[in-house]
Amino acid sequence: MPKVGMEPVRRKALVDAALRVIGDQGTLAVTMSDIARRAGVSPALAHHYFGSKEQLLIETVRSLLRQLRDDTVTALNAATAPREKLSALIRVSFQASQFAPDTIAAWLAFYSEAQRSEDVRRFLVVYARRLRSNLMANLKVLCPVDDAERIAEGAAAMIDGLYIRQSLRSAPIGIEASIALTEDYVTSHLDQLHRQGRAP
Amino acid sequence: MPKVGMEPVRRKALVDAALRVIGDQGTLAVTMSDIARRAGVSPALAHHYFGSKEQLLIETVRSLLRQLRDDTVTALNAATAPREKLSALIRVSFQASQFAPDTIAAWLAFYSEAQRSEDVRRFLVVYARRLRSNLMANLKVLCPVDDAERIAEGAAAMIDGLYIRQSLRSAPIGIEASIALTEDYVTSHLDQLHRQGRAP
DNA sequence: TTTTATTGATTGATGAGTCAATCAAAAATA
DNA sequence: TATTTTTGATTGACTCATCAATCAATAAAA
Repeated sequence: MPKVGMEPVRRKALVDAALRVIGDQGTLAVTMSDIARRAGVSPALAHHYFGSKEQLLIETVRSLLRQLRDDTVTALNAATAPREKLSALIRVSFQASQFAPDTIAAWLAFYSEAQRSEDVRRFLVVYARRLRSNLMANLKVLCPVDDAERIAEGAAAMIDGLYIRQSLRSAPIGIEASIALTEDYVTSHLDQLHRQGRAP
Repeated sequence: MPKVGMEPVRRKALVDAALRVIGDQGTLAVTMSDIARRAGVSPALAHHYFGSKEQLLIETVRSLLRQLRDDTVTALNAATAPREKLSALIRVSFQASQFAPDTIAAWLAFYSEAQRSEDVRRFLVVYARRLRSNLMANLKVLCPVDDAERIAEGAAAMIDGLYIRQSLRSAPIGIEASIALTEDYVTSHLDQLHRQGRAP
């Protein structure tokens, strides 16, 4: 079986498996064996490629983040006007891939882990900053900066909040409703500023 | 030292210790030893009183929830008009005790745990429902039910979202700003309905 | 023959849960 | 009151299981 060039294949399989297992169990207290089994290889191989569990976990957050960034870039490119870009940002956050129970559970687990691992925390901060700055960039052209800051903060919070609530699988508000709620938030605040003559 | 009547004292001390240790480490992967040490007793004693780690953890969520409920009841009683009660609900959510880093980290850890433990999940669902229903009760008298539902959902999401963002200790928007943001959300949506003639 | 992929077996650490023993207060009895 | 018995509080020592990490061995490719 030893075919050459397996490394990238195995790395990806292991990271994917980690994501799924973490999603399942909702915790980072998963074992290397669990992950390896799901990936269809021996635990020893997981260590061979990643060196340690910590490292494999880091790689897993990173992949989650990369996925989100790629989706974001694509969505942003498809839109032109600032208001459209805002919608695109919202939509991406709730995209099917991000809204899958496994993915949500994994994000949550990492948020919790961030308390302990400075590395994990750094990655999540990057995510938070990126979302915020993307929102800001487009809001800024639609209203004064300080208002933009508030709206960005609020929208980001709402997005995160809808996520966490989704993880409980209660009051199961779906993708479309989540998008509508966030859109509504942005629209109504922008309108309000407009009426007050503080925005174009 | 064996003084009689220690049971309630020890139980409370252990639950408090669990909360603090979980807050510290941001994970439920804490050991009974950690908790017992923080409470100043032997690990064996923790088992003696709670039977298992799971049970101690359950007791800990429960205490968190009880605290929140008591605060809510108090705040709600202090307010009279519906709009005031809404403000009270928002304020309670961000009260110092709830917004303490330890407490936030603990909530997060439990959210993550909910994926695995049906018991923990049940408690968190209770929290989510309670917040929602409290908001609804007061919104209903200020606007049509279906609008009330949307606003309640949005406000609840925003509250949860501000929490989770707080846990990262980045873009650290403080208590007052969090309250203002949520208030703003409610006010502006209520106003909007009012202008449209769909609310008194 | 050297390199890459892969695993079974093993090690060392850690942690949950058990248990028997200890100590002191309270209750019962003389 | 003095003494014995019972009960609650508490722990040290132990067991058993699990898990991350290591390593030597095997097998295929180059």
